[in-house]
This record gives sequence, structure tokens and C-alpha cells, in this order.
Amino acid sequence: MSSAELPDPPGSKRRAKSQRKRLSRDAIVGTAFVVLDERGYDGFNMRGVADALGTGPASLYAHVTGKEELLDLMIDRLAAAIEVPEPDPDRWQEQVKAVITDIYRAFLEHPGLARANLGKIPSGPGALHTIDRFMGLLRAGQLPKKVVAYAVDILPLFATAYAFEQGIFAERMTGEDATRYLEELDEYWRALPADRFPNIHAVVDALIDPEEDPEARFAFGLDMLVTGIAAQRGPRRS
Amino acid sequence: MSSAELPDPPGSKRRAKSQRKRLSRDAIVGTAFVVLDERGYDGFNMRGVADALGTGPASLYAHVTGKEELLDLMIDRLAAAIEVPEPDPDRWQEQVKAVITDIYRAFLEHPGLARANLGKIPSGPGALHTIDRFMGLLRAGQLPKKVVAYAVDILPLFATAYAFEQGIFAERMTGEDATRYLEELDEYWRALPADRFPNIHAVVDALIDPEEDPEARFAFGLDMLVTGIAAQRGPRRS
DNA sequence: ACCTGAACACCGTTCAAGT
DNA sequence: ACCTGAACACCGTTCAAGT
Repeated sequence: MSSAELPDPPGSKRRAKSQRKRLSRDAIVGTAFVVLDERGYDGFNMRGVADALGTGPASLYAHVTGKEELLDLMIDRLAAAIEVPEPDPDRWQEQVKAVITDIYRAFLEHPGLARANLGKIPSGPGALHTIDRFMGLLRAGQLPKKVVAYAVDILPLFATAYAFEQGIFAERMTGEDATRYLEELDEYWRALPADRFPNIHAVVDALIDPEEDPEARFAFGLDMLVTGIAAQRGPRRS
Repeated sequence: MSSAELPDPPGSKRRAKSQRKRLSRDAIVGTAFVVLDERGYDGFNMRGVADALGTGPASLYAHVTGKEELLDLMIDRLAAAIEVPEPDPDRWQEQVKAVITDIYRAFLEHPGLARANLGKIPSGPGALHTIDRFMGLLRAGQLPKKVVAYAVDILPLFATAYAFEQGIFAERMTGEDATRYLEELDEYWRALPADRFPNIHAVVDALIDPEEDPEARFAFGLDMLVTGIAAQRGPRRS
């Protein structure tokens, strides 16, 4: 965030940096976050990370088996940073929503990571701890074991998928371009022939609202999910 | 599916094929499906498609602006093939689930496409038609406009994300490897210290069931979503 | 208009050689 | 043990030249 974005001041050499700080997994992961945030998922590559560390790409492979492991390490660091409260049985639904929203926001800050996280079963130490504590909230809801097992799978998937989708926007266009694009999309949909697209025509007013908080859609979906999960309470004993 | 998977019979030359069939967008898209299914998302590239067509990669660019457009065309063809029934107000929830399940299965047949679809607002002609008809089902549920707008966004996202996640497995390991991997994962979780991971420990029996139909999890999540959506019925007029 | 060979720019990873 | 320069294999895309 801070100094890594700036060009080197005159007189300082990249070499100096690399000699001061020796390479380490932690340093690599930390720098990788900076590079990912600056360049996005598509622009993120081993060469860029090495460059930001003042070394060559080959040097990274002494600490990390490859790009995939590096992304895994980043995901685990992100997962470990999610804070999960002590379960309060009276407020478990709110607590669950709060944690999933935090996950969503964390991935939204690093859109590329959401993409990398999709399709992975988390197994790093940081993620495991967070998962266990998150399960505590679900169990406070008196849900059957099987529902807990499903919910712990589905809820983070939803957060990840939504952050990824949302992140595509943020990555591709700035705020101004985005609203303009949404307005064009709105126009396009309104211009569709009503006879061939009667349903789009009927609800077109509700489809796009450029003023809308981007998180509102996410919150709505999350609410649907948690409502559906809570409805599973009771029917089966476990 | 049929002849494109077979090697060339002896005596036939690639050239013959390319001269018989001229290149076209449709031919390229069709061949792209074969290549994607054979090689997966990571192995899918323009060179491979060109090769399967008996030509060089540069030739594709006369018909398609690039890899991204080619993937968009594939997605649109897939979306157009989804059949949506006439709305039956008494069975709208079942109908919605059936369509979303079809989308899930379609993406599961071509796992790479799910990845490509994430983060895209569908705008091809085939997708638009399917979306409009799908909205018809939601409107039969008497849902407020805003809920229809959210649901039409969230439900396909869920199907896509889940198919993508599921597809990673299918792409990386065959049935035998998958069950073995799940068994190892089961063992690993059971071996976690109960004091540090009390909640995982408590529900570990329900977490992994190698016998379980992989679609059961998806169906469960979809059920939660639709239940949550249906609960939005009525409160607001629209 | 459509196709092609060749090349450009870029990237993950490996390897032999250095310290 | 850690780091590095150089190279390999691969890929999306462009371009000038052909038909």
C-alpha cells in the first residue's frame, strides 16, 4: 500500500533493498498482495512479484513451489484474518451474516483472490481455525449436523462467488465508467422488443439502479440463504 | 462429441478437412467445445482449437476477435440450449429449481465454461431469451419486482459457482482418485485436535460422505435459496 | 474476403552455476 | 542453503503477404 507503490528514489538501487531484506515466504506473500492489488488477477505474475522484491523470478522458487502455492498462502492469510465472535444463540443468524459479509469484503479488497479461492477446499491452518469458529455460530443455531456441513460449504462459496463477480467490475472500470456502463445496459434492456422479452420488459425498472449500493444485492442474497438455512431448524434431530 | 474426438484415419490429411469445411464462427465454436471438454479450462487455447480445425491460430482471428469472444459465444450457445417451461403458478418453485439444476448440469458438462461465465453479465441473444423465460417463472411466484431482479442474478450465479467448484474435481481427478482424496480429507479432519477444533470435531461425521451423490449438496443449497426467496413473497406490493 | 507463416511479447518453471 | 542468469516451452495476438 505505502512505499511499494512508489518508484525508487534516485540513488537507491534495487539491489540495496534485496540485500537488506532476505527473501522469505512471509515477505513474498506480503509483496504478492501489493502486486495483486496493483495489477489485478490477470496482471499478477511471478515475474512481477520478483521484480517488486528486487530479484529475479527464479529466486521465488526456493521458498514457494509455484504460483499456485503462493496463491494458496495468500488465501490462508486472508482467511486467518477473519474474526469470528463467540456464539450467541439468540443472534446466530446476524452473527453468521456478519462473518460472511466480512469474507465478502475481504475478497472484494483483493478481487483476484476470490477467483483463486473458487474451487478450493481450504486446508491451511488459518482457514481451518476460522472455519471451526464459524461452525460454532451455525451450531448455536441448533441446526442438524448435516445442515451445518452444507451451510459451511455454501455460505463461503456464495461470498467468494459474489466478490469475484463484483470484483470484475472494480477491476475493469472505475466508478464513472461503471455507472455509465450500467446506464447503457439499462437503456439496452429497455430497448428490447416487449413482445419477445415480455418479462424483462415488465420488471426492467427494478433490474438496474445505478444509485444502488453494490452491497445491497449481496446482502439480499445472503439474507435469502440464511433464511432458508434457518428454516431447516428442528425438523431433524442430530 | 463424435468424429472430432477420433484421430484422423490413415491416408486422410488435415488439409483435406480444412478444405472441405470452410471456417466459420459456428464451426469454430463447435470445435472449441470439443477441445475444452478434452483438455479442460487450463489446456484450452486458441492454438488447440486451430489445430483441431486443421489450420493455424491466426486464421481464427478472421472470425472471432479473440479468446474472450470465443468463450462468450460458447456460453451463449450453452445458455440458449436451456429449456424453460411455461410458468405454472402452483409449481413455480419446482420449476425454478429444475431450470437452475439444468444450468448447473450444463456447466458441469463443460467445467471450463463455468469459470469463464463467472463475472459476466450475459448479453448474447441466446442468454437473453433464456433469462426472459426464467423471469417468467419467478413472476409466477408473485414476487416483488425487486426480488425478481435479485433472484435472477443470484440463482444462476449459484449454479455457475457450484458447477465450477464441482468441476475442479472432475477435471483434476477421476472417480477413484476423488473418493480416495475425500477419504484422506475425512481422516485428516478426524485427526485434528478436538480442543483446538471443537466444532469440526463435533460434526465431522456429517462433513464428508464419499457415498453421497455430489448433486445432493447442490440441491440442498438451491433448496435453501428458493425457500428464502419464496419467503419474500407478499410483504411488498409491486 | 479469407487464410497463412512467421514473428513479437509475455509467462511459469527449470537448471546449472555461483555464493 | 539460498540466490541468480539464462534458457525452455508455451501462449495470445499481430502483421505482412498470399489467394
